[in-house]
Amino acid sequence: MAGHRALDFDADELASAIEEFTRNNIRLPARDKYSFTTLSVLHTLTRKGPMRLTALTATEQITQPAVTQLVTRLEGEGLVERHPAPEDRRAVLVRVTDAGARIINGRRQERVRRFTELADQLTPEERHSIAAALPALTRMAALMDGQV
Amino acid sequence: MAGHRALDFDADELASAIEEFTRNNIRLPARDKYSFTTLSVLHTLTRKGPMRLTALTATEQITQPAVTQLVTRLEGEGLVERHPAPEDRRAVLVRVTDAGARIINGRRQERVRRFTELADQLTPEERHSIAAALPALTRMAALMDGQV
DNA sequence: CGGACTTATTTAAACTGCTTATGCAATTCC
DNA sequence: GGAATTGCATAAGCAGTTTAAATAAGTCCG
Repeated sequence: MAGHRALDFDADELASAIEEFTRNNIRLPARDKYSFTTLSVLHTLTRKGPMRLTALTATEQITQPAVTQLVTRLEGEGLVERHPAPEDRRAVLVRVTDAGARIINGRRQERVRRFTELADQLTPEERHSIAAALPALTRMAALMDGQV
Repeated sequence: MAGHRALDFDADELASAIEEFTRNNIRLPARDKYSFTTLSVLHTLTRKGPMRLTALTATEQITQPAVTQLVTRLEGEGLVERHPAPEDRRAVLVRVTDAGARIINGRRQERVRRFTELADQLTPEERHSIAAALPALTRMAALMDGQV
């Protein structure tokens, strides 16, 4: 039943905290010239390796023609490359270039810097509690991926 | 020095987990017909009460004319109202309507539902660790607000 | 094998929502 | 009381979507 759950876990508060992180995190893209979608695509390609346009359409929240056009733009900026798919001559494999990977890497470092800065403002106990929850949070985030 | 920090706190992993949450959370707006900016404005107004356009411009990551136009759209949909500011006849106070508040509320419930569902897939130990870290996470999220 | 259907991508046209530039009215500052 | 400032609106333009339709390769039978 829901009762015992509520005792040790306040989903509302977690959702609110995550929402707050999201709202603040989302402002980061706005600074550099790259949109959220652009960064998300580069991020996905960096994590998962070369992908077809169709596969990207499934992971990003945009239509397939939008992916085609986005990839065309990114290709023009030298951030991704189109390669023929060996097993299907209709298909295209999109791969991040080194320049594209550098952008994602730079952003990751920026995030780490910001989080470190925040962590410095917490008490040691708070830091420990977050550190202890980190594996669970990471697993939860991964579970969320599959959550339709 | 940074050394002792790294021992009890992996900012990189936290940043990655939060990034995952963000990437998945951001897909929620895409389902309903409201954009991220729209929802962010409604959210802010719900939390902070009636605000001036200028104040909204500061919190959201868009220009002042964009806020004017957004508010005009939202007013047309009955989600916010414009009211004269008593102390300055140039200014406008934007307030969410009940309909606007319902949208934010519905989304919060949806988030809670999703997080509860995820929490159910964790072990009791994992849930406890997150629950224990929740106050620290909430404070961290709040600190992030001020982090320029 | 060959035609019908499906799948992967592109192209084209239209629309949404942002930006910059500008205007105008109310307020503030000597 | 005029000059500068502030708060918002309007206008024009552009970026990045969307839907609709085209092309080309692969699949599936009969």
